[in-house]
Amino acid sequence: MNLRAVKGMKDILPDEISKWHRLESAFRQRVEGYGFREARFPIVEPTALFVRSIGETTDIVEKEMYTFTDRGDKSLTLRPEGTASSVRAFVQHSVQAREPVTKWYYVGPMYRRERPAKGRYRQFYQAGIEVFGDPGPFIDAEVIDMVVGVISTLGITEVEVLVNSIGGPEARENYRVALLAYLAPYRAELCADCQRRVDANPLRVLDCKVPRCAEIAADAPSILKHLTDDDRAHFDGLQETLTILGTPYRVDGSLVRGLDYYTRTLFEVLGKGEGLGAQNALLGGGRYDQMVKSFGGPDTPAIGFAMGLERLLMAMPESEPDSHVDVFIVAAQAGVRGEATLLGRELRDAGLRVESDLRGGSLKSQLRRADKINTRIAMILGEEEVEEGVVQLKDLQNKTQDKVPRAEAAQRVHALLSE
RNA sequence: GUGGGUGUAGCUCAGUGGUAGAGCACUGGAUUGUGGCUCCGGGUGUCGCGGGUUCAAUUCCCGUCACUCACCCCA
Repeated sequence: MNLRAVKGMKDILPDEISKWHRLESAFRQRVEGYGFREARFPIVEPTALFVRSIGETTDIVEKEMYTFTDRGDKSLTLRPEGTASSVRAFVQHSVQAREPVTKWYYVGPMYRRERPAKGRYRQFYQAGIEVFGDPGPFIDAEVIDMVVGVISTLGITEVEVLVNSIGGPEARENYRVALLAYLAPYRAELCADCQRRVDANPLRVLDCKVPRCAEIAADAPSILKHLTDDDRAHFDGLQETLTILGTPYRVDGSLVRGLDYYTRTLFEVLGKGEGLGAQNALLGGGRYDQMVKSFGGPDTPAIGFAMGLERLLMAMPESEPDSHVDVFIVAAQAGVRGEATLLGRELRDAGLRVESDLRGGSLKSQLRRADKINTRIAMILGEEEVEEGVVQLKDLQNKTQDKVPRAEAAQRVHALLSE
């Protein structure tokens, strides 16, 4: 077999899917509880959308995008994240004109051409939310508290919530100047990447993991000291609200994030459990108050986050094995297979999930099959049962068997399942 | 992009310079229409690909590709 899935892209087979469903429905249920509504955006967008929003000098844009030229001359890109599309759609449809605050969520695949690693794929799934029109800081705290809720619903307990503020444009400019002044004498000691970053985007030096860079960064002036009064009040408000909510968090002044569009609030949730490896950033997000305006929309503050589904999956505890069907129909003789097929339809019409082996085979092998897939109920139909208008209702879990009128079969199963 | 590890049955893996095994899974049976446990039986592989050494390579060497882990980056 030389036709394989493309590097970094994975098939998700039915055996794994229930965990995905559990994750996605927990997310949907939680965020819908806060008034978020789902939106779906194209996977392909104009390349310029990402270059302008994520930032020209970011790694994502510089070397990780799946960009191609459409028939003709348009440069298109497989979306590497969801926020840019959300903002584009928000502006394109003038959503601000119909409601003062917009709360959207999305779930879907994203694409980044990175070297695959544990928990990092080239097609990966994100679930995220965006709030447009609320400047915070209460909404910021509520969003952070909401993600903590999502995560704990999934049974993930070992996490740490990091928050930071990088201020608005004014604070960032002031800070950039101060940071450059601080870094200047160390310039030669920084790693090659950081030497480049100093010119392109000095904030990202703070995020460097190279030991010497990290040492230098540790003593760098904090951006928190350069916040404007408004920025400061915003950040204080966020923290006070988190305290009221009882959401544990830690302020981390080195939290910068790799996307250029953020302003003020930044946050990240780190998984601390075993098995995550280096890909322990479960989710990240922040405020991007300038982006809507820069896309030609009205001046609209916004905040959002995205979580990496594969990583959440790794951090989630294993689920109980359960069956994908409620009833397995067994035909005792080849001659009643037609009747068994009809019985299946009757039960499905009554709302049950029913499977059978229409190829036939011995009674024993059919029951083995029922057991194998963890079905709770086996329903045996043979010549005698057809004649009497009954079925043998076998509870494979409690090892009991009853002869029940066929017309009551579905109702009896429902009763058993809801016990 | 850099470095390491691994490639043998559907899966997890053992093994040998003379073309290969286990467990699981799948499947048949242990008397007439009853699962899980047990017992008996069955099929399955271009031993990743290419080249080299050799009488002979799945086993040794080189290359290559794939997968994987770490760094990096991020979700």
